[in-house]
Amino acid sequence: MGRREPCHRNSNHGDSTDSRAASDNHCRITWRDTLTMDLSQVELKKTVNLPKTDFGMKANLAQLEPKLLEKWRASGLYQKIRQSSAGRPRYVLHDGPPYANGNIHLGHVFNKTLKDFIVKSKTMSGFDSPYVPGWDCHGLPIEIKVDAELGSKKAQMTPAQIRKACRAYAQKYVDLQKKDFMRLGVFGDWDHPYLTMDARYQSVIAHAFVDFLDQGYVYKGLKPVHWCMRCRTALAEAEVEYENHSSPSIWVRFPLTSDAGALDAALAGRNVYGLIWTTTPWTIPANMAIAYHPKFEYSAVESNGPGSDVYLVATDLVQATKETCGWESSEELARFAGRKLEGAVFRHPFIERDSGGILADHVTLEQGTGAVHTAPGHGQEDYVVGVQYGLDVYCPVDVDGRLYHTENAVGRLPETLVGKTVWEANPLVIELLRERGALLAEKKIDHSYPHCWRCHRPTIFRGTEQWFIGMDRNGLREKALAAIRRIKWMPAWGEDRIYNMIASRPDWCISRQRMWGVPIVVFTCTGCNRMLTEKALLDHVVDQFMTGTADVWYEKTAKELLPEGTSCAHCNGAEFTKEKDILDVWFDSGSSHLAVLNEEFGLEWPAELYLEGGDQYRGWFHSSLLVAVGLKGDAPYRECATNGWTLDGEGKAMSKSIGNVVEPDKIIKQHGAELLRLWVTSVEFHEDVRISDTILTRLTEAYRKLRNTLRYTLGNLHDFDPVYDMVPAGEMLEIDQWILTRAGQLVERCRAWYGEFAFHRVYQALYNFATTDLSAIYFDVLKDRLYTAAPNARARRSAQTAMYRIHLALVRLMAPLLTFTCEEAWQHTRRPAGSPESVHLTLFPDPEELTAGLSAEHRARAANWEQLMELRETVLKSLEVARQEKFIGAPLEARLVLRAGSDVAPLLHQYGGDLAALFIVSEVALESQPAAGLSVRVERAGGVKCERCWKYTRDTGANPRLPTVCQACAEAVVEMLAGQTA
RNA sequence: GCUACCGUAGCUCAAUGGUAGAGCAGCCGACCGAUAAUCGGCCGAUGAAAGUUCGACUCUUUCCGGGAGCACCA
Repeated sequence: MGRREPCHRNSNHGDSTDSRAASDNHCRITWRDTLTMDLSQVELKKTVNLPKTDFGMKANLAQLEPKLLEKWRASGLYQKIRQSSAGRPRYVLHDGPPYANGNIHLGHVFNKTLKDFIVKSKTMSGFDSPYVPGWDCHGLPIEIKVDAELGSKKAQMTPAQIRKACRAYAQKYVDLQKKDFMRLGVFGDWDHPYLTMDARYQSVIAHAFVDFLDQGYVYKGLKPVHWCMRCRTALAEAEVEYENHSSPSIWVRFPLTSDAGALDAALAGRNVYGLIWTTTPWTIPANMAIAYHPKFEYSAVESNGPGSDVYLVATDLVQATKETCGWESSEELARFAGRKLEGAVFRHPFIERDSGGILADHVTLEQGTGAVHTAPGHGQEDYVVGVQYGLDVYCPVDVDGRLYHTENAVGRLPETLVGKTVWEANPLVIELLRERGALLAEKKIDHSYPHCWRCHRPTIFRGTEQWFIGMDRNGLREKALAAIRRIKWMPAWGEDRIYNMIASRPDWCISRQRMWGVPIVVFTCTGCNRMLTEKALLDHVVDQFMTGTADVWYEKTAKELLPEGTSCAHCNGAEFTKEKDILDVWFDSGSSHLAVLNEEFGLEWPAELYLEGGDQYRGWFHSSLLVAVGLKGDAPYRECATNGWTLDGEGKAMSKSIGNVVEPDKIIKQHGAELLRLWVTSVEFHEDVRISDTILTRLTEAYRKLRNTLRYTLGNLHDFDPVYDMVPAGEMLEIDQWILTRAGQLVERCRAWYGEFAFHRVYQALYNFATTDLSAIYFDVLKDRLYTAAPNARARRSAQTAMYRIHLALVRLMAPLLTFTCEEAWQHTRRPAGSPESVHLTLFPDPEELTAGLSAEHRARAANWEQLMELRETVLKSLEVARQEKFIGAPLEARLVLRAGSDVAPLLHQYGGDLAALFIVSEVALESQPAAGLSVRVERAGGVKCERCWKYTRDTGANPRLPTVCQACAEAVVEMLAGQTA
């Protein structure tokens, strides 16, 4: 490393700040001048090497970020990252598709930013980590919105036209959301995202269904749904509005036909009845069971004195029932837990059918008798418990809400009811019950009841045919549970959560009576009413989706869709009808691993990681798992992580009605996306997280600190060229070696935390390092050396070398988090030759980069400095006392006299020469007289204050040509002036 | 109602069952060569109550508060 010519050599390291201006001030002075000139005329202030950089203190992120985004786009940065990562080990985070409806909210920001942290940190850890974003485009919410937009026009439109309108609507929001996601600085293949409505994706979905069907998972069954008999349609939960409604409520008795003595000896030989209460008399014909709560207590009571009829009523409701039914007495003959009634047999009051005693947890004691009339064809809970007990989903009500004789019914519907609507049937049923002596009481009741959102008529629950995937077919449930055990869940409780869900969930109802989605590809033979389910035929149809989208199902006839000459295997008929239902949207998004983790996207199955909000245990994690286990035999992800909910500052959920919604757009406009990223960085993301003005203010300050840290290193490196100025680590000052070992530890810890996705720990560590290790200690101590030593002095170059290493490490270590700021800093950094144009093309620093060149002995000496730092705290406290007493102002006004015990005295003596600098005082004296621990005496510094370095020295004025300056400064100034012309 | 989750200082985070630590904020001060910066000092907490234990932020139970999913109002 030779002598150089700072004035004339140009930097060839990119567009980094130059730098030479501070020196330029002196370029006009010649060497000859320094020998003769009156040095007292030199402006001393200009001989101080202050930091200098174009990297602004103010970020102006709102303006800067769009510029960087455009630069990245124009330079094809994402593609460059792909190229430079090619061949490295793969790490694929598969994106869960947000729903293409509405603007993005903070929850989206949270999730997408976390994904970006993972992808970027994996990339910088040496993985090839592509990111293909996607959107969920089908489904009811979009269809409803489009319905509303179309209004009355919809009636004249074909299904294919309506679907086109839905597609346009979804595309609009895909584009909108895409813009917002990109604005966050999330890197990904935004030009080629996956959409569930893509022709190719739709064909994957339909093929997946056909495969499920072909492998025997799928069956058609009955399930009660909300039904509007005026609109003659099933309604989704979102299409139901609850309004007040007046219903007849009735108390009905069912004679016990099984052995009463088995319940309790006291009941042997008595006339015992089950007693139910209902507000829907028309469902009595469909009664299949009476449900009791297993844990409630039930009483068998005599209603009218000794020897009269006995009723089984929940003990807590005996009194109320007695009053309602007008009983004269309620003598309790026996009392037992509800679980004893399981298996009891009752007789339907007017149909030739038994009604069994069953147990159900949904039974309550709020109203009625504690015994619930159970009609699986007419109620959700009745259905669920009915499935458990193997009850028929009996629904003798047609699409118009009229009762009719169904096939294979047990017991015959009374003819008086047949053909009547359920509302007409209510009084008739009541009359029938009264005739049979089964009606004990009747009362009007006003309650909230589901109504159709369109016609506002009351709806009913009606058992309808739906398509299901059987959880216990082919061992689907068992295989899914086994797969769950093999996945790494983060946090760990996720495993139990989804395990319990899968273990207890009912069969998957995959059909929807809707238009905007992927059709269930099945045909029915009009001749014999049998279904056409042959895989080869259905595949032929689905293949047409690949080019024409699933719209072809609606645009073509069955004949056009099916291969020519297709005929029914049973009746040889050639006429078929198309299935009308579409698939559940969860089946669509649950198939994303099939549609995306393939050659088309350059990805492999399965993914390494899924990361979504906790709601997705019931959603995408769940459906993806079932589709994958069903068709591929294993889970589509090896690891599964959850992020929490975003709440307001009080920990309350955000809602429009409360008005506590925090809009990401507003924050971005005000503070920049970087601040949102920093917020995501700062919190423990597995838990619910808060955001508020207080939090944003804190983060703004933290951001400034981190930014200023980079600014300060850049500013002090303005005249440092690593090629010429680097000091070998082994020759550096010990405190410089110390900070490098600290930085090395920081890098090591942060990299481990990145590996665990513990971004908040990275943040805390970085922030603490910046505030404490650097700003409060190292930089503060360094100022004297950096500012007052001659620019090329060995001690100053030593400090700059440490700063340079640290700067290069920090800017890369933070790049996944502060994506914009680090890129900006990278452009201002005098980078090593051959380093990439973008910080996002670099790898994380290695701890060894910080400490390279330090021997074990050097590192051991760094430990001495840890001790010295502890002593420094004690010293600072003493200085503070002196300051409070107005004895000193600036610490340089002080002279310290230290006395120490035998534990630290050797250390103090060893580093005696470094202590004044470390404590930033003018002089430190050590007294040999021992003291307990460390005793600090603060005195006024002796000597005269040097105008340049502000230290009090005894040699100030020693150089007559520079009378206001200490000897060291005088030498530095002369060297500087001389250096300009060498 | 059911299932799992969360609760440490004003804020964000730490603490193998073993003395509850940071940073920021706040308050007081210093500096005026990182200046819409920088430095120092001080103040401050385990949601509540029982229990297990020599010892509990940590384990158990109950309660309170918060959020999530599911189900439901016959």
